[in-house]
Amino acid sequence: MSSQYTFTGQFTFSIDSKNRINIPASIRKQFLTKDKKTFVVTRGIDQCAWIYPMSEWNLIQKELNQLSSLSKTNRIFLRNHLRHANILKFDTQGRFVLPQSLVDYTSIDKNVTIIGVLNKIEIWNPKLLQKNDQSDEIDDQSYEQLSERVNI
Amino acid sequence: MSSQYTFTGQFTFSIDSKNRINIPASIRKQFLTKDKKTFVVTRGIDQCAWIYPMSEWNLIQKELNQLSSLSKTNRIFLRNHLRHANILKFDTQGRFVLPQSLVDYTSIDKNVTIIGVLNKIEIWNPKLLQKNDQSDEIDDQSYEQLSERVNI
DNA sequence: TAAGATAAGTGGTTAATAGTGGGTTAAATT
DNA sequence: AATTTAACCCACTATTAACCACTTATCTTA
Repeated sequence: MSSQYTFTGQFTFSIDSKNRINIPASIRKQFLTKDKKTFVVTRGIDQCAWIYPMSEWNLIQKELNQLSSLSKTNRIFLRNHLRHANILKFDTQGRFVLPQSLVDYTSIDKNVTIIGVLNKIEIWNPKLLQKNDQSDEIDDQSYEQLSERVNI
Repeated sequence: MSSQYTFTGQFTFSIDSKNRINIPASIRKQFLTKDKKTFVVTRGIDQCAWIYPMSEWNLIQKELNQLSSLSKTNRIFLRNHLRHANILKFDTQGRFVLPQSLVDYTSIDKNVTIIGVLNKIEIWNPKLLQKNDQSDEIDDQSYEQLSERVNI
């Protein structure tokens, strides 16, 4: 079963003294009723946090469940992937609190940039995102490889 | 029948003078009523303790039953897995006492890090976990192999 | 286009819950 | 019977979650 979400757009909001972050109303409205405001925040592969609606996360978990813990590689992979995953809810104002460990990991201090990326939402420190923009340009060869798989 | 539990997240608590460890409320709440606060603590394969809700442990035992004791590997594996398994309960505050043999095995002294890993909960000495983090990085080849099985 | 109404984003306060420490009683072991 | 061990109870503190209020932005309608 494939993703039911197609988040897009970019927004810059603030994080308050209690680590609360507001999710843009336009993104929040896209959450399906079955996900009843529940979602998972975890470490992104880059220096950002990833948010998955609960049903999306369940798809990922189903795959992880196939891995036996008798394999060392599997154990390490599972541990490091799951330990940073937090199941959260929006408060009545549509905010959530970003766990301290992720505040540290993302180096978020005052402002946050929120990006919709298909089935997930990314949370960035605006400065890091900008730096990433410049240094992590995709080279031509990689674009060639991509073109074989994605038709846009 | 597959797992009914999907623990995630990481928490750092303390162990007291009576070897009592508090399980995070958010994890405790996930225990199904059929498991009536009963669970099994045993040796992890790494230098940590594993906690399974009772019904999960029953599934594992069923699998272990498939292993013939004619194989030496099987005999050793079964012995080490089962001899350190303790059936325990939470106290009224949501804590349990970690058996001395597991305190020794995990080298836990003052603080403990608790990690949710799908169908089990891991109990670590924070320092050992950190060391594990650094030394047991997954190499690229293993990631490649994983990518053939898990799509995330 | 201006004015009012509605919704969105932000900040702080209060109430409830979670984590921790210790003491007392009951049970078990020697 | 004495000592140890485990279960149970109570209390304090810190953290978290629910609640309320205000400002700014957006949308509606005259």
